[in-house]
Amino acid sequence: MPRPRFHTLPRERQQTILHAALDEFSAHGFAGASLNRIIAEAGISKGSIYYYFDSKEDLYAHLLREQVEQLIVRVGPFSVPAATEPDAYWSTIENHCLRLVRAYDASPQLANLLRDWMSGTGAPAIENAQRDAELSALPWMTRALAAGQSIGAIRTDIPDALLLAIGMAIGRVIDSWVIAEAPDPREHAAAVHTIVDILRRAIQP
Amino acid sequence: MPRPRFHTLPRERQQTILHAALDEFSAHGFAGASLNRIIAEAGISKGSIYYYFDSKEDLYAHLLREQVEQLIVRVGPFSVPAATEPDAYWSTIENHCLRLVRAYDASPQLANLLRDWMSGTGAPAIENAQRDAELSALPWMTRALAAGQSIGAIRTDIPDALLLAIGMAIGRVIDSWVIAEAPDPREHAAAVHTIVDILRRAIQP
Amino acid sequence: MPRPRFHTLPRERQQTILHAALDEFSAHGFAGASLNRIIAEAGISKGSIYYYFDSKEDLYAHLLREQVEQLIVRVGPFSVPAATEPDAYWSTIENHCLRLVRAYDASPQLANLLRDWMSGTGAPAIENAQRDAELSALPWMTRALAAGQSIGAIRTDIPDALLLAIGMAIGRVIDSWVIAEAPDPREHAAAVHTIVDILRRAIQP
Amino acid sequence: MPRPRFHTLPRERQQTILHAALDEFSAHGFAGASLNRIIAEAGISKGSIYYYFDSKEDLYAHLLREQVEQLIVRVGPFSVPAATEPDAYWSTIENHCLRLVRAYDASPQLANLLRDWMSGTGAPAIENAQRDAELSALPWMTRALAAGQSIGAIRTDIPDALLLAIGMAIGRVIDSWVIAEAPDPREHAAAVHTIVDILRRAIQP
DNA sequence: AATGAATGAGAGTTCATTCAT
DNA sequence: GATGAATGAACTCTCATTCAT
Repeated sequence: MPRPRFHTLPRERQQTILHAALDEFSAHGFAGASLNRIIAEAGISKGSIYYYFDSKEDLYAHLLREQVEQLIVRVGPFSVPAATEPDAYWSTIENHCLRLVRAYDASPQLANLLRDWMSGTGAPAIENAQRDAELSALPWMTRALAAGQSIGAIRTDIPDALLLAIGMAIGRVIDSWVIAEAPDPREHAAAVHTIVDILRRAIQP
Repeated sequence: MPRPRFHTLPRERQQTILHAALDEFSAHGFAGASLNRIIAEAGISKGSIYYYFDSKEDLYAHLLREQVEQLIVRVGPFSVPAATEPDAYWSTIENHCLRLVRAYDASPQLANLLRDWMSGTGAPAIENAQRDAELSALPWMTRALAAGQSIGAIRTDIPDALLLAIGMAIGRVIDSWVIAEAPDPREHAAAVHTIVDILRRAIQP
Repeated sequence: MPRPRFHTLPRERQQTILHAALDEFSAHGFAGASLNRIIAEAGISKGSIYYYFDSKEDLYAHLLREQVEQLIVRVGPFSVPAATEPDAYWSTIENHCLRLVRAYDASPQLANLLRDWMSGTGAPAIENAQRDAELSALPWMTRALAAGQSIGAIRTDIPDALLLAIGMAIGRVIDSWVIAEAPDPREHAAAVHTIVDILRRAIQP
Repeated sequence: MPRPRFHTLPRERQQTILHAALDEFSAHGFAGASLNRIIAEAGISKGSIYYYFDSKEDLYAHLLREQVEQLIVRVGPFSVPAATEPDAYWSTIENHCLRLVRAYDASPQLANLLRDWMSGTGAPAIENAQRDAELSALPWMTRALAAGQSIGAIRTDIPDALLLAIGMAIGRVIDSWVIAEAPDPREHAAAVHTIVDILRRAIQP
């Protein structure tokens, strides 16, 4: 966790630092990243980064949390559609996925960061950070899942954890495949539609 | 590629080295791995590892290739069942997935290694190694996919690349979820059955 | 070029480091020199030398430049004597050569360094450093040459480059032979006189 | 000194090895040269080089001696011209210098090797080799010098050692300047003539 | 006579971290 | 509050050399 001092910085300064860190961590992964390069790009002193963060790991953990939060904000809150029937539900899901794709498309670094994070090969000390970030993303998915089940859009005969895992896996397919195979943003909608339809077949009752 | 000398070593010695490398790379990823630790664990000298391999990257690449190959061998060759109808096909797939799970279960390091491999955040220098390993794994999946389509077990209206991506994503769910949630090997079969059924719903015609 | 930090060090510390580097480079040449030995003799840490200089090459280049500059300072600025006739000119030259001899005599390492520098068998990477140092020494010689020609003390019918080459060659004879054959400083003057007279015969009109 | 075994090799094999060594030593100097690269280029085994030579230094020393000998052979024996007057003498000298230039021109590596050798920054252990090589070149020059003096072509009022030093210095000018500034072999003769004339002025009575 | 496997020492370089100012 | 000088450990990699075969 960053020391409280960090949050008292002008927001601009914070962003400069986090942006440099995002660039570096997403490009080289946690282990391959260099604090030296981060501070060089951010234009701050060696001492400063240690004045704001306990360690490299701490910086990474904070960056991760912050990026996941931002992503969730960008994707928007999940709201059960007024129409309480499956078609409308899946339409909402599709909409969220499309926003997700656009967020990833706008910041490939974020996608890299998350992929590195999920590889799980980091120092044991950052696992806590990883779990934290994961937990902050889960509630949103959990709520979406419960809503889908309550209106009969999603099957209820298999464990939630499995449904979530599948949801996240397909989510990763969305960001990797859609962006790789349909780089033109105008094709995003169609590609997402296809994949969400697949997801729907997979986990509808 | 390892120098030919490596292959002339007693098989035991080769295994000792590769085992040490697998431990290290799977625990820390490519960037975080330390050659010093590898040679210490393998009980060989600093010069030796460079006598067998050109570089850290070379060692990693060879390890990756070798592990993927072994995995494929362990999972077994894909053969279209005599009965050429979907149920038999999916049964075969399920069978392969179960073997996959058991292979992963037997060597969690392998799972870590492959996850690091797929995170893709490594130095640009190891991308060749990654691509190579990927290519050695793809044919197997491609053949399985084509067979499924030819007997009407898999839909043909969406691109192969997408089907493969989904197949691999579900595959990852199998190794992460099954092992996490059903650590008792006796439950593996049931869990795999559930997930393969989900996969079937997702991509059958 | 050394990082600016180096120049903010106490002059004494700078000298300690450069002295150690001079010892090492002059004794073993660029390729044979060991940074480990340099830092050991200078009594600084391994990290420090890289905090001050970009690389071994950078340290060598800076040392070379600095030594050449110091040498030029010690030899003194070249000034055309008031009396604009050859005898006075050659007398001035002789005077400079004598100072050169004394500088070399005071620091044999400098002579070694310069000899290694001129051998030019270094890695292609240090050629820039060598060229730089050369350029910083040339203007002095060029000015001296032009002055000699303008008052008729030096022939003008052969290319300047050749005259300079001969001048430098004789210069090297001065430092190697005078020091080797006339180690007693009191004999320096006579020896230099002899050699400058030879040089005069060689390149006067 | 190479072990006697080396000389029992087929001359061709000897040449292959020495040629590879010449390439490497002339390109990187003694300290920077790599035995590994030498044996790789020569296509011999690691053990062989140590079967023929005691050490890296031993190989270097032998190469040096051999090259100097070859050079002297190529330049040809010094013979006092029948006509015993200065013009004929200097003409002979000029002729030898021209042959020297051509030898250097034919093998720039030789020039590099000798320059590295003369830099004197090698390990103390190779100094003996250096001295040996120097001694094997000296007799030739000494004889030439004595001949010149006996017929009044060279002054006798300064020490022989100094005359020799100047001769060698001018010799170096010949190989460095002539080759650098007059790369066209057809210009060699004129350039050499100019420089030998300068030498003549410098050391004739 | 000849090989090449094997090695430890050491190379240059980068690292995350500390701490006096 | 913020800096940047300083460091030692660790890094990947190359070296000349030895020796069993």
